[in-house]
Formats: sequence, C-alpha cells, structure tokens
Amino acid sequence: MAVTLKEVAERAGVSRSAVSRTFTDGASVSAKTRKKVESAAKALGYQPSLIARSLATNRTKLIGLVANNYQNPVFLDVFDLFTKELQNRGYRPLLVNLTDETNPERSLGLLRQYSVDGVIVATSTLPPTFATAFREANIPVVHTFGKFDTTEDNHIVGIDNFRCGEMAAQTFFDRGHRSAAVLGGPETATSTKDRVAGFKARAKVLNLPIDMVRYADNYSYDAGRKAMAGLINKGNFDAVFCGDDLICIGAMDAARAAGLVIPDDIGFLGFNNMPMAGWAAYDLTTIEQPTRDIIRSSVELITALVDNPDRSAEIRLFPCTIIERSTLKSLPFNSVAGEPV
Amino acid sequence: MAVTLKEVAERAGVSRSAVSRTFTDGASVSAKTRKKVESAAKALGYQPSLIARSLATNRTKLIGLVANNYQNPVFLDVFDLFTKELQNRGYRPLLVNLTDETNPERSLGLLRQYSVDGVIVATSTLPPTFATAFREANIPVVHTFGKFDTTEDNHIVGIDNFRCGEMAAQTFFDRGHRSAAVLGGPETATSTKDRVAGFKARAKVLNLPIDMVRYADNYSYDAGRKAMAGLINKGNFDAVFCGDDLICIGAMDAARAAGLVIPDDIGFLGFNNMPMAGWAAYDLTTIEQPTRDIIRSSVELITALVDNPDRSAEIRLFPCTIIERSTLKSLPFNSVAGEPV
DNA sequence: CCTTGAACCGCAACCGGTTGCATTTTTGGG
DNA sequence: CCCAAAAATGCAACCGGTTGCGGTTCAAGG
Repeated sequence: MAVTLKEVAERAGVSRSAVSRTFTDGASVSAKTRKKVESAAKALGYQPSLIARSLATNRTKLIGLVANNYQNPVFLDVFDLFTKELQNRGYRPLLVNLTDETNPERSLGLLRQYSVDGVIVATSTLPPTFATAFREANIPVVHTFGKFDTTEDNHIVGIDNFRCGEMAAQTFFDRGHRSAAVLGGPETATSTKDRVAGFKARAKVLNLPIDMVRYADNYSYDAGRKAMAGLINKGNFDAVFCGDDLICIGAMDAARAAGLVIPDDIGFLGFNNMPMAGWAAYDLTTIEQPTRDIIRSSVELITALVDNPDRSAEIRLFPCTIIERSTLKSLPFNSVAGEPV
Repeated sequence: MAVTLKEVAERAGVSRSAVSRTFTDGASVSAKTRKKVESAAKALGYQPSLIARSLATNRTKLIGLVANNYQNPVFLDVFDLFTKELQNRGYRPLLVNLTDETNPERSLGLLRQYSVDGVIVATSTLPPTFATAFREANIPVVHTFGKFDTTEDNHIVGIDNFRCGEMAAQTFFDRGHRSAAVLGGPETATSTKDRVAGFKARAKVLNLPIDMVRYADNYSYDAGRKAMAGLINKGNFDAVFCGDDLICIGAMDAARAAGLVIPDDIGFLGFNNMPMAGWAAYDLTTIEQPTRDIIRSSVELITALVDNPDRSAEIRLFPCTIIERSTLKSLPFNSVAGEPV
C-alpha cells in the first residue's frame, strides 16, 4: 500500500542503501544521487516507515506517558505541553491511562511491547515503585511530580512539597490567621503527606495550632465540598489549607452555604493556581507550582536519558510561589511577608 | 537487550514458528509444545515485540488521536475515555497536538510515519479537510465532534449542532426570555456556525428577536468575560446563549461585575455541562452533549473500520439535553416545555 | 598522466517477528 | 493394524528499513 524504499530506489535507479542514506542524516551521499532520490521520493510520496527503521536501529522515538489522573484540570497543561515538547524534539507520546490501577506490571507490559525509548510517569499519587519498575527493565524513566527521595535511584522532576507545606503555614501566620485546618488531597499520595508534614512542622515553630487534618478522596470539587461540610462546626480554625484548587473551591462553597464569610470568618489557601482559581466568584489565593517548566524540564531530561541512559539519578526541584488573591486576610501593612510578626 | 523469539525457541527446543504461533491466537499448536513454549517464555520474561509484528502483519494497533484544543476541560473526558477504551480493545493511542496548526499535511505525515491503523480527529474547530486528507491516504478516520455533512464521505460522530441551536432558542422562549444575544465560540468553528444558524432559525419562527451575535476568540473564561463586557449596555437582550460553559461563566462574571442580577436581569445558557457548570457560585443551566457516549461510539467505529475499511460513510448523531439549573428564568408552572406558551 | 586517499555506492546480512507451503506426526475409522 | 485425513511442525521467504564492508569513482597532488 504505502510506498517503500525499494520502489523509490528503482525509480531513482540507485540501490536501496542509497535511498536509506539520503534519509538518514550524517550519511555520505553525493549531491547527484541525493537529488535523484529526493525527486523520486517526492514523485511517489515516499515517507520512511519509522516502524521498520526502529526495528533496525532499536530506537522507536516513542516516549510512554503514564498518568492516572485524567480528571484534574492541571493535566490539560500536562498533556498539551508533553505532546508539544515531544513533538518538537521528534518524539511522539504513547499514552497509558492508569486510572484505577495500582500495580506497575500492566503499564510496563503495555509500553515494553512497543519498545518505547523512555517513559515519563506523571503523577504525584503513584508510589516510586512505578518508576523503579521501568528502571529495572532498563527503560529510561523520569518521575514527574514525584516524591524526591534520595534513597531511590530514580530521576525526579517536581517540587519540594514539604517546603510548600511550610510556606502555607507561614503564610497563614503572616496573614493573621491563628489556627488552621488542613484539607489534603488523597491521603496516600506522597505529595499530600509531604505537604502536611511541612505544614505541621512550620506550624509548630510558629505556635500555630492545627485543629483538624482531613483528606479528600480525590482531587475534585465534590470531594472538597463534602469534606468541608464535615469539618464545619466540628472544630475551631479560621483558615484551611487545601490540597488542590478544586478541593478548595468545593470547600469554599460548603463554607458559604453554611453562612461563613471569606476570609473574615474563614480563610482558604489552594494549590496549583488553576485557571478557575482566578474566577471572580472564587478569587482564590493559592500556591502555584511552575507546571510548564517542570514539564519542559522532564521532556528535556528524558530525551537526554535516551541518549545516555547511565546518567546518575537526578532530582530537579522547582520553586513554588504564592499567588495573592482574596481568600486570606490581607497582610497588615506594617508587617513583612515571611517574617513572623 | 530484550528477549526475542529465537531465544525462546532455542530454550523450548522448537522452531521459531512454533513460538510465534503460540502467541498468535487461532494458530494451530499442540498442547504439548504450547506448554513448553509458554514456560520458556515465562522463564525468560519474553514479550513479543509489536513493532516487529506490525512490520509483518501490517497492523500496528496504534490509533492516532489528533486534537487541537488541549485547554478545554471537556478534553479531560476525551483523553480519559479515548485512552481507556482503546486500551481495552488492545489498541494504543498516539497523540498529535495540533494547537496552532491549520494544515493537515503535518499531522498526516506524523501519523503515516508510524503507520497507524486508524485516526480519530477529535475537534469541532477543524474543517473536514483533515478527515478527508486521511481518508485519501487510505487511513481509516472518524471525525468526532465534526460537522455532519452529507456531501463529504467521512465518518462522523457527534451531535446535531443546528438542532442544539434551535433547542436553545426554544428554551429561551419557553422560560419567558423575550430577546436574546448569542455569544458563540470561535467564529470559524463549524459547530459555532451551525448552532448560531439553528438558533436564528428557531428564533425567527418564535418571533424572538436576536439583538446581538458575538464570537469569543476561543473557549475560555477570559474570552467570555471580555466579549460579554463588550456587549453590556450595547444592546437590548435579556438572555445570552453561550458557545461553551467556560465562555458562559466568564460572561456571567462580567454581567455580575456590571451589577446585573441573574437570571432576572439577564439569563445565561451554557454548553457542554462541564463540572464547573454545577459549581454553586454559577449553577449554570446548560446543554449537555453525551460526550462519553460519543467517544465510546467513535472508538467502536474506528476499530470496526480498521477491520473493514470499505464501510460506507456513517454519520452517528447523539441527542443533547438541557440541564436545568438556575441561570434562566424558571418555567411558568402552567406551561409545557417545548411548546410555545 | 599516474597515484593515492577520501568520498560514494551496492551487496548482503540483519532487526524480530509472520505465514504459505511442504513435510511429518497424530488421530480415528474400518 | 492399516490408511487417509487432519493436525502440528519446520523451512524459508518476507515485512521495510539500516549498516559494515569491500569495491568503485573522483578529485587533487605530483
């Protein structure tokens, strides 16, 4: 059906090798035959088959992208950028949807069948086991949004969640909130654990009491709303640190439904700075992680690893920043951000 | 690196063909050799290479998924379901991100290189040219969310946008709104054109004046907000039909910022029924298209086409429904929905 | 014009599977 | 127990490329 090397070779009156070489750069072909081949190829509409090529070269130019959270709006950015960046570098993404799966075997199998050149595991809710499984199968892998863990030999690109938790506690304190609740994402996610740990650590230093720690079942409006409904009137706190903007927005609606005024009765701090956080009805103060930079860096790293699989495990951490909006009390004008008042 | 057929064959003491046959179903192998092969394969951790297989069978089990709107939340559902459904049927999705591209050549090239078995073009903002290009290259293709057009020979799965436009006008009328504006999605999208046309047609029948038609640049909150800001006080209308929930939510915020009360001063009707439409702060009445069914159907169709490429062009249309919330005036209790009062 | 080295080219083997065909083995009926 | 048909097996060619190697062509220098 499709035009092959052989047909082009015949039409151009050269050997198959010659055709192959004009299509692989760095190979030695004279200007004359190159021209002959190219015009023959054009005439026939020839395009080399990457499948066949990869059989010979052992390179598929395919990068596996495994994710398990297809419902979270931040993943729009993730998919958009991953595909674009890979495309720009001559790679193509092969998606694996791991929603509701817990063991690495299946995804490993799926991707090995296609001999992907590398894998990006993009999630904060999967254990390092996944990345490790790929590594042990000799497939280069980077764990994006993963827990950085100097005991595992995996490449990690993401943020310091512990640090973000600290930042949240400090921010509450600076803004004059005096007791806090945490409404984390799924309890098993490493990102949740680290943020909560960081929050607690800094809160202790600041003498900021933490009245409640709850976990939402997943990153969703409904989960946040429900969890918050269960928190109201159950404790004594004037600010909530949420695991995610969606959860936070749900929580805000629960608070409002209970007649609470934001931020005077209760403050909210989200995470991720999704577009919705900026919507007028919520105007959510939130912590932003530089998703786009993280992804660009991940793609850069995985492609580098494909060419040089033996690089030693690298951890790339990006800074998070507070996006000031209106769901926390405003800074007293004579205090300094970051310094206890 | 990876274990090959040959090694398994040697260890099992059989021919390569025997091994191949135990891994292709429907082939004739005795129970005895099958057992030998299977245990050898297990011992070595063998997995057939789909790349090599596809070279011989001319089937890659890869389906291209081309999309150009990675910023729209409905695409979370799209990606989630496409990947899952394909996975379940033994196919794998190869993504192409067409954001900012307008001609089909590049995506065709990208996917032909990998000899995908079929392609799903999932967008309402690309012309039929794309689907046609694939068809002419003899690659089975279904255009999901595409314009149904009986003059083109493409397979289409989606909705009747004209009908949806009519439904919107009828709904406005039924709810007692007496003059309307349209705030469509991108003007060039076929879906926009059809909905506007349907809306106008039905409005004419009902004698519902349409005071304004505007188009947002893209499906986003900001675009909706800006467009709406430009509409306020410029005309005389008491309800707005938006091209998308995001646009609509942006428009609502613009209206509220101008001091208008929803739905008494102005009503809003969205499109898509995204999760955010249900958020308490917006509680948006909207038209839902059965995205999940559309996608399931698309996957089913494309896989059927792979096995039988000569099926004649099929158009599969799904019904849309109004999701009642609170952004339109409520139905007078003695009138009947769908019937002019 | 001859020599020499570099650039170019084609042959043939190979990547890891599949499959038609001929051959061998098995099965079952008489 | 024999024989024919059916089932299982192996051989070898093929899918569409790449690439090491040896031979040929070419340009430059003597």
